[in-house]
Amino acid sequence: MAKKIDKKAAILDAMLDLVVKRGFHDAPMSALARKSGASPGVIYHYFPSKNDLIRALYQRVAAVKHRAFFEGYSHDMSARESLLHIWLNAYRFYRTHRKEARFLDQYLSSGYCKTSEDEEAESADPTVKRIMKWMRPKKHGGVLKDLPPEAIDSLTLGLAASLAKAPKAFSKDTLTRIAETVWTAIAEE
Amino acid sequence: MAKKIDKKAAILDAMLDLVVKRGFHDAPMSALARKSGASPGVIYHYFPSKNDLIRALYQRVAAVKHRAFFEGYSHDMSARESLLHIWLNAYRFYRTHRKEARFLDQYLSSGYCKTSEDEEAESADPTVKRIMKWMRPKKHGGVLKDLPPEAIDSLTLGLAASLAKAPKAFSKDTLTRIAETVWTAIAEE
DNA sequence: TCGATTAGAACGAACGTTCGATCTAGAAAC
DNA sequence: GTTTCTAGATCGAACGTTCGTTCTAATCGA
Repeated sequence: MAKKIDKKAAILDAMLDLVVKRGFHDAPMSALARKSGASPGVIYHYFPSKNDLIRALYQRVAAVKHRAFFEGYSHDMSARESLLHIWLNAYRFYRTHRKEARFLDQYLSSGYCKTSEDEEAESADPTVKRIMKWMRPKKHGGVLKDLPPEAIDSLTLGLAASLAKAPKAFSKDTLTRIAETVWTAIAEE
Repeated sequence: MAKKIDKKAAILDAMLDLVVKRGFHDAPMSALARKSGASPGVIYHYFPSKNDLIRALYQRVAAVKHRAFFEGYSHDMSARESLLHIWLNAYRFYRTHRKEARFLDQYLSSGYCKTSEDEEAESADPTVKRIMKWMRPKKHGGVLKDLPPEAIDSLTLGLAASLAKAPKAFSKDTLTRIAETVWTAIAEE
């Protein structure tokens, strides 16, 4: 049983490496077999096809990301506290999971698989729902300026992802300062 | 001569469509030949390899983008005016060139080709140089808050790109308001 | 007629996938 | 305790397909 899980994980790990190092267009099953130490046959024992494998990898990565974003979050935080907390979590995740970050970038822009279902699953999460109640313009019951949701997203999580790509890590002080700048830019009042 | 250019352009157009619709991993030369109306032989008459073709496409797209960003820009604009102007240009470009935007996303995150040379060529442009003198923290001679360059980029052009991906277009008023919000967020004073 | 341009058949290599053989570990039977 | 059975895990050669690319012969414009 342990063997089973290990091999499956090893295959996904190897595919993550492969996609990050060589790109979707150059990640053949032969290389995956070599890298993961699993024969082609065994890969197809665990995954019905290459597409399913990559989608499974995406789901694993997305789950890790989701957990990381909400780590330490509690429901009694104010909207401002929530945003600052999750924003720092996001930066930390992208910073400590650079391979995963690069994979997500590539997966989401490649159209490799449909993403609509994935997004629906994400937004069905009760914690996400709760936060989304605040993260919208004041006139819709939230606490933010009247900005389009894409702007909110880009100014917060998009910024965290961009900062994480910088060669050097930023200090917690710098990050907090940036997060507060962002908060004042998007919050009403 | 006109024929020659037309055919070459038709090939690049078809590849753009193909990559946007099916992704880098599923854009074979056979499909390109069908779509562009050029036989494989002709394609290899104009481009030495698939890699070169895609890189040529990237350069064409990047050039269009560069031109669009600086359209109407003049050297006597203030830093604030420059940013607002270029920001609106960027939004308009991403909005009216959605295929190109999707291609750039994919190309840049796929690691299909080395991008270092391309970036160097970009930053060698005298107009870009001039603007970059202003777009940096005050303590380095610019007019901005002390934010990392990645933050500046994400908060300005990254935001424009994100907004352009929204299903509906935003009015010029809304956009100007957003641009001004961004300016106050990143400018010193 | 001659060089440039083109179409499309053809190439070897590499692709994703399949398949029968083999191995392994633990349950069942005695 | 030993043997038998079995279901899943594993392997790697092989399959048919499709890939990127090349080649040859036909066509075109001068």
